[in-house]
Amino acid sequence: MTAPSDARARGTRLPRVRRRRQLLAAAQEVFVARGYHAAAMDEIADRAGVSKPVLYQHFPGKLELYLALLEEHSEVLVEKQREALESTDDNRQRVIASFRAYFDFVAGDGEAFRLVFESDLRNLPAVREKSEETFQRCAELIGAVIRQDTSISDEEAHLLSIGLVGMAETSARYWLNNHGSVPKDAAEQLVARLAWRGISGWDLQRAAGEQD
Amino acid sequence: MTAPSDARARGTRLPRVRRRRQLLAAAQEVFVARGYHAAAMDEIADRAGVSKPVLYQHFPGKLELYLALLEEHSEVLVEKQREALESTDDNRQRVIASFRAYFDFVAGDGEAFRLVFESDLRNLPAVREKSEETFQRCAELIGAVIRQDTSISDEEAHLLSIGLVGMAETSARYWLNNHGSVPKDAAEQLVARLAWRGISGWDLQRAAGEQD
DNA sequence: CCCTCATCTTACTCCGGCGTAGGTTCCCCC
DNA sequence: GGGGGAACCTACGCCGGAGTAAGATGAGGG
Repeated sequence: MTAPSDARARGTRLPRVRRRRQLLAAAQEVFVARGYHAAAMDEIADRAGVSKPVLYQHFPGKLELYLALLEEHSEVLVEKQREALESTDDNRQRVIASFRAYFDFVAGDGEAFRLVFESDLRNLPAVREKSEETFQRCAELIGAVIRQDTSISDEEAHLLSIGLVGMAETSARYWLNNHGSVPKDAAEQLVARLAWRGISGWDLQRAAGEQD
Repeated sequence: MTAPSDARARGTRLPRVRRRRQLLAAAQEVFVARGYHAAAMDEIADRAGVSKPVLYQHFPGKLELYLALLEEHSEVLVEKQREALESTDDNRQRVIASFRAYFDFVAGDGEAFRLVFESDLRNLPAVREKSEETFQRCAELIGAVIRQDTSISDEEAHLLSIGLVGMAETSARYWLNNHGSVPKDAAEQLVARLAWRGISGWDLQRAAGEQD
């Protein structure tokens, strides 16, 4: 499926930085396809058309290689999220843009989102912290918007943001796994509407007595 | 933390079924604390106050042991969810009960929820399928209720359900990791309100022209 | 009292996979 | 054109952990 990049002629020499980039790409493919534990350094080297020691001349170990990728893609997600929220002043549009950002992230870059959302190494503190930090940063961006327009407490706003981010992540992943059943635009809009209905006018309802 | 069950006197013999139950309990503790990969069969046996071959007289291998636990707790979650939705005919109360079920599940039984929600073995097809099946079954229960009261299409209702389940799971997990910041009741109610606002009266809005 | 069978133990084998020692080839610059 | 250094290779050490033989122990029936 999707012709695996360049298992190059196993004979071409490359300048250091170029090789490093290629190794990262190869590692991403393997980590995404197999997960951390089932990924073998041999396979990563093979896929890059190179032998194992070369890999170790660029990265001190398997873990560091993995962390480099995790770091990179976590940053991408947060950045996409920030851009989405800064793209407009209309909160309804913000919600839509925010969800689109999640769907874009999940749809993009060789399924790299699996490193961030589905890592099989979350039991390692370093990885757990990075994952949670990414999650929290996304939630915090959204929480700031919520707080801006409601009188809700900080902690409650944060919990709501967490829920919304979870909804975005989950529905985006589900949508990807079931491509074809719903087009991307429609899925984004649908879930965004659910979220927007949920938060818009929060204060008004509360003041009115918390009914229906 | 919470005195680790019974690392028994390592000398007491037990009838077969009793031993089996105890082994499952020990395995759960270790799998939950360490994840599948970092969990050692030696440690599981130790924790049960028994030697490794005994473990293999009850379960053919590490994987089967793990699957037995996964299966068991997946079933618990779905059952809790079903009960919650059957507990009332008022949809607003249904939403609240449904979220409470998630929070209860996450709060209960030695954090066994980590096996279902945070397995580090999802790259194995058998595990992936079980996890997704559980998720889908929860979503389907909710989807049925949504379809009952709206004219929304089946596929769209399902996607919304997925989003809601993701929100429940995510917020429940977050709440557990940050105990003390918000009491359980308040957290449940808050997130449930978000969800209820999101879905209630969906058709009315749609008919009115999809504004705000 | 002793035989039998189920329960349990010690002490291994085996294998996959990370990481490395030591030697080789090719390019570039003087 | 040859010396030097960077890029690369083959081949191995080694360790953790799953799973397994082969023997010890204790409880109940004859």
